[in-house]
Amino acid sequence: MGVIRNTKSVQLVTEFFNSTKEAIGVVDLVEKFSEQMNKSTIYRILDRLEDEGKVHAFLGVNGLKHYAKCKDCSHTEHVDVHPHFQCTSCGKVECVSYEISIPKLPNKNIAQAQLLLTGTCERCTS
Amino acid sequence: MGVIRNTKSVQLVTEFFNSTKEAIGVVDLVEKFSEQMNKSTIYRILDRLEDEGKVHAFLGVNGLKHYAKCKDCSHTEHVDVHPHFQCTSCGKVECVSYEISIPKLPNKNIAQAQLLLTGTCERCTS
DNA sequence: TTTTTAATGCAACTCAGTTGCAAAAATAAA
DNA sequence: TTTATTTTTGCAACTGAGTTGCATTAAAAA
Repeated sequence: MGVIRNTKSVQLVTEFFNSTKEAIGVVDLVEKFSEQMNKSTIYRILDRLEDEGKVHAFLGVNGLKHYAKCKDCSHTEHVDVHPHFQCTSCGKVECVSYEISIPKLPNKNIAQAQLLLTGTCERCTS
Repeated sequence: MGVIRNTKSVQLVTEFFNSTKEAIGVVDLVEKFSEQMNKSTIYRILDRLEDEGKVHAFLGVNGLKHYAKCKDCSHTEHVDVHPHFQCTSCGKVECVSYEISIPKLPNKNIAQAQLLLTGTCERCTS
């Protein structure tokens, strides 16, 4: 497993994630960088960044893949235990700093919990 | 909005959901009934049953649509506040009877919470 | 500067889910 | 029951997210 190469495309994507705390859907990212790089390239870069723990992935309400770099990321290995919030009005998606309490289920071994909260964000809640 | 018609296909799908407490992915359901009915028919029947509150829908770990009929269903209007569990070993998916505690977020209005638990089920946890 | 290895672009593909439309089956009306 | 009305179905074609093989290009190592 070689080190991730510092290509122009990798720099662009990395810079983007450093510039925002919000999460972004891959589709939007592909659109955003459509002039700069290929769709496949984005998917592959995101895979690599996730492997490295630089960003973390999760699914939005529609089942679309989203990525974000939050302060939990790059704690050596990212364990995704925080919820995500998606605004049904403006579409904004973000990580929520809140530790999920994982319910104990008899005779089951729960390894992971994914909590997705939907509603209206501060801007859209008038 | 007319009443849902009692066709052969609707009966089959309904009977299936009455026969199990487990959830099932649409893809699996399409496969299961591939001899009896068309893919589109299944998708449309599930839409209707969901509208009627007879079953409820949610997304599995892979983002694939799943349906289940649990005791919460058909309480007039189904509010999906219970978590779902997906076994990473045998693939079984089921509803979990456990009320999610929805975190309050400052200035946000949270309308819904979707919690997906993954791990190993009683049978696969040796 | 050359060699090695990883990353990219592209086009073609997979697979879940959707849609338009004509034909068939339910229900309602007569 | 028979006819008229409305919903449902099958089919085939489509959409859109995500993947893949492969030749070319660009990084990093030698």
